[in-house]
Amino acid sequence: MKLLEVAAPDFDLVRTLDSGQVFHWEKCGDGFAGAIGSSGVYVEQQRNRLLFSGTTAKVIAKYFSLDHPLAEICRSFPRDPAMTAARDFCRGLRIIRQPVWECLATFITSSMKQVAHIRQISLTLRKRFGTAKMIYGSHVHVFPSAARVAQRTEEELRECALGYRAKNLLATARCVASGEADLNSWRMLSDEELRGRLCELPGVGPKVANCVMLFAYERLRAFPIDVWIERVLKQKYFPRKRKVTAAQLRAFCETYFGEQGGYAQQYLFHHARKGGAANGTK
DNA sequence: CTCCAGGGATGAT
DNA sequence: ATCATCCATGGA
Repeated sequence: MKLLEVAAPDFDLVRTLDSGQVFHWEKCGDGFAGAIGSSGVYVEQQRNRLLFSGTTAKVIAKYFSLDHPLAEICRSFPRDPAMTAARDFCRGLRIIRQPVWECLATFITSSMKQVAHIRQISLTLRKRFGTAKMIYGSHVHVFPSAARVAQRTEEELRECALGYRAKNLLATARCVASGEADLNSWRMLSDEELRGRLCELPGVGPKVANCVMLFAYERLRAFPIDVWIERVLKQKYFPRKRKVTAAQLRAFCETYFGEQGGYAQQYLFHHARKGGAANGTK
């Protein structure tokens, strides 16, 4: 099979796909097999370009946000030791543009789960309910649509190891499938309005809403605070302080990290998770 | 075995 | 507004 190519300067595919923002790409030969929307896709990196099949260069460039001015974004980060170390560690990591529904659904299943298990849940949902596509010699399953998930029962979803999250995923799928929640029309809302709408969905609170805003709605200011980021913030930005409330952390992140706060957050997250050695206790 | 994970909903201060 | 508890499951 012949691969197409697209220029991808200042990009690191492995780092981007391993940073806990997307959960369905599997290593395959020299690259990865996965899906973008309803297309099965294979993609690998060779220096400053991507070789791919299954879709168009335009779709690849948009999905991986190759248009983001990464150097400029990194220059906007605050100058402090923690941020500088994260920036050096995460060179080429980009915040991608995921289809909204699959991003929303996946993060509903992410609550109190490790990345490895979120990936496992995604795989099970796709294998059971998603359409199979043949790509580059192996087959991948695309993420099932909201309508497809909405047809299932809570019991069937629980059989995918979802636990208590099954009820929330099903309820949200039914909201989306019925049109009660029109995810696409929400693109025109302000950040605050969008966050409000997302938080009305079952199983979606501030953290998941911010993830969906950042990874699917291109709101690069959204700053998800999970257990890892909370540790980093308390340790690096509020050392020697006994009580730091959630509200204090939120206020600090909004003002301190600025317009590209979501990128800063993702770099701090990935560095904390994969950086090794510096993972502080408590 | 224990501890913890990219949290949210609910009910009590 | 903040805090406690419960919720399933599996990796480390």
